[in-house]
Amino acid sequence: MRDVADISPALLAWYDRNARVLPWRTGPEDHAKGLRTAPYRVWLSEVMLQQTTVAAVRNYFRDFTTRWPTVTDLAQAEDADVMAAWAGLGYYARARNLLKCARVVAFDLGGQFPRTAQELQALPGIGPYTAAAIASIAFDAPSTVVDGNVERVVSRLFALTDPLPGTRPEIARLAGQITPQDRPGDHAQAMMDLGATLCTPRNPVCALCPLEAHCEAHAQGIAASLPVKAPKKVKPTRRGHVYVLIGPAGEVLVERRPDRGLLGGTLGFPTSDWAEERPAFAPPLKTDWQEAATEVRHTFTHFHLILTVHRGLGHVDGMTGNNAFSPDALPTLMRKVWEAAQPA
DNA sequence: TAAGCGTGGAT
DNA sequence: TATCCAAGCTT
Repeated sequence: MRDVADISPALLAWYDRNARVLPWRTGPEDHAKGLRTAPYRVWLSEVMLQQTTVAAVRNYFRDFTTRWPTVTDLAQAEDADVMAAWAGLGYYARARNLLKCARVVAFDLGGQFPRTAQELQALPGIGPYTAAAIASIAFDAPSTVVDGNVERVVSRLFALTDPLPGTRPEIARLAGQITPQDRPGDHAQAMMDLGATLCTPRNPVCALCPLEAHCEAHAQGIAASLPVKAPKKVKPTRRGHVYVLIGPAGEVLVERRPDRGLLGGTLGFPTSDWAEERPAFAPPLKTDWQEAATEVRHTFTHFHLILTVHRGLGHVDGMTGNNAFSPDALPTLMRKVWEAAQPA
C-alpha cells in the first residue's frame, strides 16, 4: 500500500534539483536567509498566470513591476494606463479587478496583503486558487493549491477515472492530504512545475517523474488518458463590421468599451453587433468607406468571430482624437483590425 | 451551476 | 486547419 506521506518529500527533493527559475520565484537558499518573494509580486504573478502561460506572462510581469514597484504605486495608477499595460494579455476583468484589489490593499489595509487564504479570497479577482497560492507561496501557510496542473497530477496519482469537473471535490480532498506542514509553498509550486514539465496533458514523461512509484494511473498504464474531461461544446461563428476612421491629422477614432462583458474596459474601434447573420453595414458616420481586402478572424473562448473591416477618412471629434494612439494599447482583436485596415 | 470571459503555442 | 489547453474568477 502506498503511503501518501511519502509523496511530498519525493516531490520536494525533485523540486530542489529542478525548480524552474522564474522572475517572481525565490528558492530554498533565499528562504534559508529569510527572503521570500514580496506578497505584491506573488499576487501580481498569480493573477497574470490565471489561465495564462508562463511565456505569455514574463514580459508583462517585468513591465508592471518596473512601472509600479509596489501595490501602492499600482493603486495610484490611472485606470487607462493599467488597461493599456494589460492589453494583449486577455481576460480583461483581471486587470479591472487587479486595480480594485490594489486600491483596497493600499488604501484600506495599509499596503499589507492579508496573510490568510480566507481573507485573501474576499479581495477582488482572488478566488480559491489565487488565495491559496498567495498564502502558501508568500507566507508559507499550509494552504492547499489546486489549479489545472494539480488536478491533472492528482487525477493520475490516484487514478481518478470519473470526469472533471465532477471529481473536483475529491481532487481537493486528496490534494489536501498530500500537502505538507513543512514548505507548503514549495510543495505547491513543485506540483505545478511537475504538471507543467513532466506530468503534461499529452505524452507525460513518467520515466523522469519523481512520483512514478507513487502513481496509481502509471501502475495501471492509463496516465496519459487522465484526467477525463466532459466534452466541449462547439463554438458558434458570429459576424460583424468594424469601422476604422482616420482624421485629417492622422487621429484615430477609438472608444472605450463598457466595463462589463467581452473586452470590458478596453479600447477598440466602433463595431456593429456580432451575430450569426452579419448585421447591416451601418457606419458611425457618412464618409467614403473602403472595405479592407482581408477580413479579421479571431477566436474567443466561446465563439469564432469574423469581422469585415472598413476604413474611412473623416473628422474625428471627441473620443480619442489625438496622436497618442498606439495599437499597443489595444486588445489583440483590435490590433488585428488595425493591421487589416492599413492600405495595401 | 453553468456560462462568459482572451490569447498564443503545441499538436 | 481545427482543437486543445494554460498557475481561474465572476455572476
